[in-house]
Amino acid sequence: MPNTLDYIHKTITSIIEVNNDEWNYFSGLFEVKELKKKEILLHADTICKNIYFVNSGLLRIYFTDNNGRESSFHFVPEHDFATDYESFLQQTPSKYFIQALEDTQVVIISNNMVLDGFKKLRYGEKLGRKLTEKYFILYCKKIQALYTQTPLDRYREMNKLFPFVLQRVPQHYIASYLNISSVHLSRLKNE
Amino acid sequence: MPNTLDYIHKTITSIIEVNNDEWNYFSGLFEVKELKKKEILLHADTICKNIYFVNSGLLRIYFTDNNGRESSFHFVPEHDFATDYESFLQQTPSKYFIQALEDTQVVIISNNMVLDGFKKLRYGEKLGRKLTEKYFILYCKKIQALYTQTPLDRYREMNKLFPFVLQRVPQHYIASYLNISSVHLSRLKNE
DNA sequence: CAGAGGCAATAACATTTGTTATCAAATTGA
DNA sequence: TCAATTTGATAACAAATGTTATTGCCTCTG
Repeated sequence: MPNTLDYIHKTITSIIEVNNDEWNYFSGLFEVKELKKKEILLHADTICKNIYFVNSGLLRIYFTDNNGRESSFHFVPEHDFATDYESFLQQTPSKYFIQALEDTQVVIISNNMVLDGFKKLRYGEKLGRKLTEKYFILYCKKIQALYTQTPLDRYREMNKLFPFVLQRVPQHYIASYLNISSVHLSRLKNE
Repeated sequence: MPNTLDYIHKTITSIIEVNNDEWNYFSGLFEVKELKKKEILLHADTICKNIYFVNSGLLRIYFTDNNGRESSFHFVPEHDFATDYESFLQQTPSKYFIQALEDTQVVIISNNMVLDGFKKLRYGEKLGRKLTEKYFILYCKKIQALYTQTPLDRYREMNKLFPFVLQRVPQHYIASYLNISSVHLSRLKNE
């Protein structure tokens, strides 16, 4: 029978090898959380204590500037991980919010589980490294894009990278992700 | 007597503890390289095989877009480390150039030395982690700045963070670091 | 020391992008 | 279902930023 942890198991084992003993130990430790649309999963100025695996739904990671304006940093659809890795790694207050854009079910991987995983999974360190690299590369690409691409370029790129986002996310969030106003995005689309 | 490795020793031991045996082993492995002004230390599309410690002088890390325009990514003055960590970690082709803006002396830390350091230094892993975190945080801040700050804000911030840069770097490099044209930077300064 | 090239300031103009306001359509929630 | 809210498009205008060209100064190099 399909269960709540099928997808996270599938995702993890696509990165590292996990045997039955290992999985049996860890699968008992996961917690599951249901979020209503618009609910906040992580609040800025609090420490990000978990990594979240999205079972279903959609999350948005964003931050606010001094004037309270939001910038969408990342969108996380089902079957992917979400966290503020900077805050999580250092256990320092986060600058980000994580919010559900749809009713969302997440699997919670606590900091303790991660540390435990480094010890008890044969390839735990590798999993950690892979996730870190994934984040690092995400950041690298983002900086490059902001420097070298026009908003229109970034919009097109985003269509390729996250086709799901355009269908499911209000346009002003997409505009803030591209770092332009929603009026401007609307104009760009007419080209 | 002062020698070439004094500063790198000082810098490393400010991050982790290194005893005499450890240092004696590693200090023999460093290589030193002299660069003339404008010389290229790392070329885009090649693999970044080393971490460089700047003994004296000044490096600029930059990349080019499709039209051949340069964006300055980072400036590295004496007594700090320079590398393309993305390329170095994964041993994949770099997107960056590293160039000397002044006559510069660097100490070369090869990939092999780094791997060796992880094993033979008691706190080698910690040193690696700290450097990774430093880069990660640098990237985080850069993204936040690009999203939430105006060019003028970024200029002021940069004055605080890298006071040395403004004195020693041609203004059009600073403009490209701020992601604006040199004409615009010139205008901003008159405020 | 002299010429060449690089650099910064400036002006004039063009383009991009933001802001505000308005309206209609779609969505939501009681 | 219906009112309230959200959303996306559009127009008109304002502000930010880029481009090109010019000038004078400085620096380097032979």
